[in-house]
Amino acid sequence: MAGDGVLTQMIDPASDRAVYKQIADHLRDAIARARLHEGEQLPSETQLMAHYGVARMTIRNALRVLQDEGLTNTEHGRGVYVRARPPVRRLASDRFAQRHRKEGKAAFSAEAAQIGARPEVDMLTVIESRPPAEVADRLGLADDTEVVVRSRRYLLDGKPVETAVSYIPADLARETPIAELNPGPGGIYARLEEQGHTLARFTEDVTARMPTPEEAKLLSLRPGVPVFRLVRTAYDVGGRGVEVCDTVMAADAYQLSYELPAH
Amino acid sequence: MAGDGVLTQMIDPASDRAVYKQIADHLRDAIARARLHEGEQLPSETQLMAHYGVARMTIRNALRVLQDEGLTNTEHGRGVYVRARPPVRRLASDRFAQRHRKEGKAAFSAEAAQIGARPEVDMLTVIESRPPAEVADRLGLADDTEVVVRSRRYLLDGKPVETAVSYIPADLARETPIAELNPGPGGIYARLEEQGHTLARFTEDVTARMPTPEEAKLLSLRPGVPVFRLVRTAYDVGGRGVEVCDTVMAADAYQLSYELPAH
DNA sequence: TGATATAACTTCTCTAGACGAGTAGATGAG
DNA sequence: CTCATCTACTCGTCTAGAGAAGTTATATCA
Repeated sequence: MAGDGVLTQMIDPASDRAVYKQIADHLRDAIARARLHEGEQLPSETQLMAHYGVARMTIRNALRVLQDEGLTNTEHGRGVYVRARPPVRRLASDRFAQRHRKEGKAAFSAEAAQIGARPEVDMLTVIESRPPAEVADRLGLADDTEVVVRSRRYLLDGKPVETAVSYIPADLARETPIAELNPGPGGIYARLEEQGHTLARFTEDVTARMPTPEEAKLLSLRPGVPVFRLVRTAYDVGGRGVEVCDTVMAADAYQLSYELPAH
Repeated sequence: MAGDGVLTQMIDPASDRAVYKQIADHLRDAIARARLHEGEQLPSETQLMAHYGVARMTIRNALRVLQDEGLTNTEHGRGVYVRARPPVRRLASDRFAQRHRKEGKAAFSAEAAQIGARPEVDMLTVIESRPPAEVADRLGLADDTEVVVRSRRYLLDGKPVETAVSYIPADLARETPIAELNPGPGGIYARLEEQGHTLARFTEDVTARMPTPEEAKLLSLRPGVPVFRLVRTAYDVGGRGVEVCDTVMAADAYQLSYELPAH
């Protein structure tokens, strides 16, 4: 039977640790020691009930603990499996360097080309509205100044990997390709530079949290996987904030890498 | 009764969305719309059972959903409360700049002073051993080269905020203050620079995931809070990796900020 | 052979209880 | 008044079921 070999330990009734926690400990340990390896099926609820001599809910509580820790995938009708870590995409801090844009590619498609994946953009909308306070702050705008809002979802080989919402002051974007669905080669940064807003620097603010249900759906997230929220602000050579980009991505699929000078 | 005003909606029995999910939706919505504000107590399980006319486990399943999303705190014997966001500590990318060290302060105590909190270090151990493969890689060492391993936990005003493990090649650290429990003013970076290893740059690799049970304990993490893992490598002016520092911190209490030149 | 039905599995949702354990306010004894 | 106890309220753990829903392999039928 699947994963049968891991059913070796028993509950310690003398322990004051809850039974379901003890069972979770056993299974976690089996995963850590690779007695249950990546992708392998755990014993079924029925098997675990029989082995430990407990009720179904106790087993399900134990399995939920592992699920919440991001260690397992549960597939309805199939079983519970040790989660395989997805391939990690490494986001380098130079990914918005000018040289990439000069090749006529936006950052995302340049990156996709590098790893040989098919890039795709999805659910693209462009509207004009007032910015959230947080965004107005970063752009140095009054709350009631209009901005162009570009929302989209990025996919690699058909799988969603990232959602992004860009905010550009309307006086820079209105009636330019930036307010069009397709902003042209090199993306909106290339357009901003053509308009004389040569980019000087970016700031990136990184936070992490559990996803909202909408985010989980949009990014096909499995339970127990947090998201990165990355808010990037672009400044031109005059020191003016010209874009804020708010992106959300599955934290298990990304590593963010930064270079820092020691001054 | 606590939070009674939010019990307005009922279950839609025609919907094929699970009852516990509908209840979770109601409560999540109440939190989002601030009908339940930060710190406020949710209706008790008993009240929710009576209102929705369902069994206790159904209510508990709904509450678990919110818990997993990091929206609520459950306090045994007291009730379930809307989670208040902790004050966010902002980690700037220049926090290891030389000027801070020159004042004789390590990065952590400098930062604590800035926000007026009492810094503390805890569970400090120094041993010599072989580095994990990942660390050896970053330091450009063979797997069997010894390193000095400094582990510790940082606290602010008595509350744990971060764990850190530093790895320094033994030939740089052995029989120096770096291998002592107290490395002296300015921390180990100051000592490395005194030995001629002037620091030139750092790299930081950021990932996020759910904590292990040990991490949750060490950092007093509440359920539904992910952790940042930040692996910093320090390079001297000769381009040699002189330290790898592996830190783990509660993601809800941190914002990592980076400055990127546009090249 | 190839499609279909079935059986045997899996997890998911939900019920209806029982007792344990932590908290906090009321009560009563000293 | 102070302190201890009681009581009523929280959530935590666990039992023992039931039927639904999804998956998969096998057996059966055309």
